[in-house]
Amino acid sequence: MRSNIKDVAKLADVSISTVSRVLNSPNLVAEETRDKVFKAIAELNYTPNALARGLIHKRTQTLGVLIPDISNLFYAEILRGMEDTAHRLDYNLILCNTDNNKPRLLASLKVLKEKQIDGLIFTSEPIYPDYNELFQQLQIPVVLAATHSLEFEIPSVKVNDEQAGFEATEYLIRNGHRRIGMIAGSMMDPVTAVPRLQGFMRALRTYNIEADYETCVQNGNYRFEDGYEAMGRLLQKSPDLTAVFASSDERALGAISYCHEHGIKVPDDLSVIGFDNTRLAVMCFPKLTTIAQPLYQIGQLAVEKLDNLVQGKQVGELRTYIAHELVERQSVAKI
Amino acid sequence: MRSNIKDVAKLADVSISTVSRVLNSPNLVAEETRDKVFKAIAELNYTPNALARGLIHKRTQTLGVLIPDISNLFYAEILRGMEDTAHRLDYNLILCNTDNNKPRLLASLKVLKEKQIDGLIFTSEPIYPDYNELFQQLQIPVVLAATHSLEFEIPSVKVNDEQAGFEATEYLIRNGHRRIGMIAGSMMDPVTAVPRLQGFMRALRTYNIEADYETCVQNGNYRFEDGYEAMGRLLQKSPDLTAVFASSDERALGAISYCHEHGIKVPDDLSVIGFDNTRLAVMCFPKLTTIAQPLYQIGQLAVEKLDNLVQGKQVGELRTYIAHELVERQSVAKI
DNA sequence: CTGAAAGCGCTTACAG
DNA sequence: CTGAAAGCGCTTACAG
Repeated sequence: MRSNIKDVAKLADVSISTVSRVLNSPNLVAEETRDKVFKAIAELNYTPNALARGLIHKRTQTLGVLIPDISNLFYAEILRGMEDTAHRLDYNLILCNTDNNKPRLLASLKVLKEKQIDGLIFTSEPIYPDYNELFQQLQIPVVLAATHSLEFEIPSVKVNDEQAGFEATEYLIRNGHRRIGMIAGSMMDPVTAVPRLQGFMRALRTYNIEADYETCVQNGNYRFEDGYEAMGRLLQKSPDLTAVFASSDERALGAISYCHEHGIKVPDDLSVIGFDNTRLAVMCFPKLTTIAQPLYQIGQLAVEKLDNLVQGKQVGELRTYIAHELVERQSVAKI
Repeated sequence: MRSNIKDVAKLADVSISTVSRVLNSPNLVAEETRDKVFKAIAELNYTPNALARGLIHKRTQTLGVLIPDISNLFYAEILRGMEDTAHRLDYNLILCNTDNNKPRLLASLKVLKEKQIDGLIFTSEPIYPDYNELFQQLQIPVVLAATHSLEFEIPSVKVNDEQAGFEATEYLIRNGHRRIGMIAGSMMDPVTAVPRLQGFMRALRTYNIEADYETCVQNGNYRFEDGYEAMGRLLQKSPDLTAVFASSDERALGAISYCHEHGIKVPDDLSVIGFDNTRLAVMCFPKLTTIAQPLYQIGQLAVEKLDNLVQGKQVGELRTYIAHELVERQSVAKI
């Protein structure tokens, strides 16, 4: 049997109040008593029960994290930042994969609430009105990571996707490219896919490049395979492209893979720029020029923000837009 | 304020016992009463407090997971299997990165115990005697995932690394290779690195291939960069190699990256076989021939095993060795 | 400096 | 079928 505070009290021949004090404010206890208690604790290998504590303090030092799919490196790197920060700030993380599946999200939210998490981090998905409603019902602080909401007042940490999309495209243009395609995400996703596309289009306009949306943009889901297929469609419609902006590293790798298999040399025949800068970007060939999102930091800031809210402090900026950066490697050629 | 069972009882004009019954054994309650209670619950948006419940039942439906580094795709894919299974079996997972850092491990273990997790999954690292001691002190079931212990009786799920290493090497041999090198892990790791190396050596012996350990094996850590460097050292010592067994996909990609940058064609000039079959293996070029570990399944089985133990059932096999599989892709040439 | 008591939010025999 | 009471393992005023 696991020992409890009573066992310790009995063994040390003091009251449970005293044991509790030794644990929580040892300087209120006489040294002699303290030592007796410490000895008993050690002997019994006693650890306080956080459930009982949590019940009293209405704090669990546990945060919930909702993530679409942890086996995606993008989320894994963000999560690493969250976990390190949580550990530093004395929280634990309960991880729930949502799989972009609403019933599962609802179920997770329910048990997270029951388990009395102090706060919630919601990652990456757009915030629909019913989600906002759910967050309200939780009655605990919520922070958005790698997503945001313009309609609702929810603290968030993310990159400026429109600007990043602009810069990725501009970089291609400055390298001499004029016939540029894009592998975009799903147009159902207003927080990430649409802004990156808008940035792309703005860059084309800014540099007076005419482009036919129908032929130069292909949408794909977020996985490697989708990038592969989108690349195929793109080249079929616009065979004369010299560069492609793939709006995630995985999509970029899919696109490059397509090129490899069809005898198209990257970057000699076709330049590719990615987005995210997951570790994928350096492990592939050619190494990927890409827009770096500070993934670790996004996770870190999200947890720090949530911690402030949990402690009842101000959150600082409501919506934080963290700086991205273009990382030059070998997948884009100057022409 | 969050509502509690008393609020519900008051609003429904019943005792808290009745509210509790409605929640836990509704058929013991008269329909009329039940409806009143349900109405009150809905009106107050009441959710039971799992801390209070856990205190009574001595069960939290929460499992601890210790993982070296979640931003490594290998662990991320295992974790995905764990999380899906946990969700199905009605558990949540508290994730702790250990970072191969002992103080952090100790700290995590301490709070996991305090938070009354029902069981623990320990991933990947070898089990030293002091770790075993710690597990004992936890007084809760522990399952090992992607590692095992031969000295201690701890349930585990992993692949047979020696045999897998043998088969990877044998595959190279059967494809005509005789001058084969290996990029191995650290020889401090008896559970994964050493067996794979042993399998490699056994294959060479079996096929009567003489090899000088000093020149044909290079050790590297588990990351991409280590594979890159190990490849450099390997080719310097044994420039005539026609094939390399890299004992992880990341190491393999590092090795291939070295080749790309030094004008060595894979697989035309040099064949490379990997190990793990993370999603990396298909996203790179050339696509990697590799030993597939069923990562998702390892996570799944580990959680199922742990669930059995938590429920006081038998665990079945103590040490489960799950089947691996060689996946042929494009990084190995027949010569 | 220390202990007895109330209370956190529940569940579960025990009565009725 | 329903309620009062004890108890899960703690903390924290309140007395002394």
